[in-house]
Amino acid sequence: MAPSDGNMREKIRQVALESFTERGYDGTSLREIAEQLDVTKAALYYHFKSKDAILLSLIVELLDAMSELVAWGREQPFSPDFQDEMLDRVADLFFGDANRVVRLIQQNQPVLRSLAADAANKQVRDVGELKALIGEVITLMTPADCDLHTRMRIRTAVAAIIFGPITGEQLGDTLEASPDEQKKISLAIARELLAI
Amino acid sequence: MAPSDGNMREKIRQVALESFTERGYDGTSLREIAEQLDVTKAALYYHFKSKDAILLSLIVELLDAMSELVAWGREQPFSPDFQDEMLDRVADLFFGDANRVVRLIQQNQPVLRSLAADAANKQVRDVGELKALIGEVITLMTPADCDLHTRMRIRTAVAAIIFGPITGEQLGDTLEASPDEQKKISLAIARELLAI
DNA sequence: GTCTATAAGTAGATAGAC
DNA sequence: GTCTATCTACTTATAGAC
Repeated sequence: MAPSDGNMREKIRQVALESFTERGYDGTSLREIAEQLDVTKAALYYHFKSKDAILLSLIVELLDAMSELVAWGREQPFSPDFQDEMLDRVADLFFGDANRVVRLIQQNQPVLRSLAADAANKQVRDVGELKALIGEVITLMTPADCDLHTRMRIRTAVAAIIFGPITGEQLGDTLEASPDEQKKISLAIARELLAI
Repeated sequence: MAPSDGNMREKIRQVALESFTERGYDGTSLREIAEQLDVTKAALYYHFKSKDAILLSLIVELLDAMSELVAWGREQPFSPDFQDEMLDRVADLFFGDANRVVRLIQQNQPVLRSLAADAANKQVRDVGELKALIGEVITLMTPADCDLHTRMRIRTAVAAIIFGPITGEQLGDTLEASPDEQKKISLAIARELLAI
């Protein structure tokens, strides 16, 4: 095989993301990934030191974006405008490329749990961190003194944005609407929830 | 080992549900299940003809409950009261035992897809049917002539009920509330969405 | 950077004794 | 109903040639 043009690592990432969400992490063998790229299994090991490392590299991307978002949020004073702006940023993220990673995470939680377990020993980014980051986004969006009902409304609003892009397929209802339309309406509904 | 007391099949189901959601379907070997029950792998094969069959039997339970719900819904005339009643029934189901099966399904979609693929050949219940059933519940709850925004509000409301019991753990926010309280408030929020 | 070859392990499933 | 023993078919991962 001719040497790759230098972005084999990225190609592997993309094929892996596709395969992992399609047939699952466990259900995808490195052989399959290699075949799709017309290389051998062993070649993959040149670019990633293990199968786990491929999965991890996909998730770290989202982890980094969320870390940045939270860092920004921490420096903003709470206000309705802040809620709005935060919601917008979350939507930009999760209606973008990140939604495929969300699917990946949702569909492979057991694997990720075991990955997180030994991440602690290896000084790798903890995959479970994402949950904490989302939790903090919700906390940041929640006013100091508010009742349980209001807090759950905020949670529902954020969930609608984060899981919105993939609930359609999970719920089996058929909405004839472009992704952009869906994003706009999801945001509108989330705001309605915050405004009640 | 002494002969089981006659409900070994059910014991296997329960241990499997626990293990499948904890470590995933692929991540759970029949050996592990057998060990937890203090029997050997081979013994499982007396009760289930394959590993798939165990998984399937767990899901069919929810499938049956949903089929019943849809059958009931089809015979009701549409009205706001019907929406309310349907929401209640969905909540009873998904805040009950079914939520563990939802987790199971959500966390093992790739496996289920391949299971569904050959279900057609074997005259087994199609696992993907669940999506269609939920889709129909949403359709039944949706008035004849209504705009996209309203339809997405209804979808969001139903999603909040179905995924409500498990979004807490997925979103990493910490709500100090009993399951019963959460159910009540989730239903209230879903109704707020329908009432907008 | 990619290859062949193979190690070393584990999985699901079956046969047949008890 | 449960056991022991075994088969077949993978898997991830490594070693070393090119």
